[in-house]
Amino acid sequence: MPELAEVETVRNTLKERILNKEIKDVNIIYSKIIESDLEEFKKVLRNNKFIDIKRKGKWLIFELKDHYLLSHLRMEGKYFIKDTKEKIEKHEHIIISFKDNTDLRYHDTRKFGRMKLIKKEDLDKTIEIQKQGKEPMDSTLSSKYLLEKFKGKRLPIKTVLLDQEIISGLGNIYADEVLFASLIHPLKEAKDVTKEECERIIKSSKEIIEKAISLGGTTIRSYTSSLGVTGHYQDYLKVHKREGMPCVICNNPIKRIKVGGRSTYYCEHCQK
DNA sequence: AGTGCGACCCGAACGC
DNA sequence: TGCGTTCGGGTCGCAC
Repeated sequence: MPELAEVETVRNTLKERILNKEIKDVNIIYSKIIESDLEEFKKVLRNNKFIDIKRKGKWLIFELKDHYLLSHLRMEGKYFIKDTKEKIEKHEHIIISFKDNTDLRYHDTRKFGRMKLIKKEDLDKTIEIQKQGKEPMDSTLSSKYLLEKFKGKRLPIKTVLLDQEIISGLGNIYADEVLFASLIHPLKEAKDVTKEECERIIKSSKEIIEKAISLGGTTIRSYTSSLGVTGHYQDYLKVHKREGMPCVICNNPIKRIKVGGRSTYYCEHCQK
């Protein structure tokens, strides 16, 4: 489940492995991942190279000479680096081969991920990028900003935290963890969230995301030619996937409910 | 505009 | 070697 922290880890890892290597060819095995014209996609990538990798929210932005390749991993997208001669595994959908006989392989069990090629000058007007809200570690993320965005919203705060146009990068796991750390009930309507609660949301999202990034970082060394990137932050979860287990604060059992169709874990005693 | 929900996918977990 | 059903996770598109 790549959320912002895992995407950041992927970015850092790939930057060390694929920058400035010339691309020989592209093999598209499952084409629905790619939202651009397939021939154009191959043509642009061939004889090109990745100069840098940036990130906006959960979007990876591979910088080419005159284009950006946008890549969203959705739930299960992963990148592998392998020798070109290695057998193509099930779920490897896009293979980008470099001239040094290594591949960057996009692997996605559920085929939900997306890639899209855009011209550099179009980046700021690309809707997927443009509509990303402020990231947790953005120093301009303020309670004033959140109160403005929450105003009039009757949706549960949990649902609103998943809205990438408000805070960019939180997923279902972190949203639960942030609400627990902030002592806020997931079903509280966004319009009723106070300034003090916004401050707590900001503080805990920063702490949780930063810790998750540092934990993702610790697993980089396991990212070899045959392994994907997996973070270790799941060892530190306090509510998510802990239904029935004791709350780390009060020992009452963690509850699980559905909010906006999503599994949501919380402590009914600590989160009012 | 704000809100709700199915669709997209497929392996794992679950129920019987 | 059990088999059919449900679930999950991020985002989009459509209906109201």
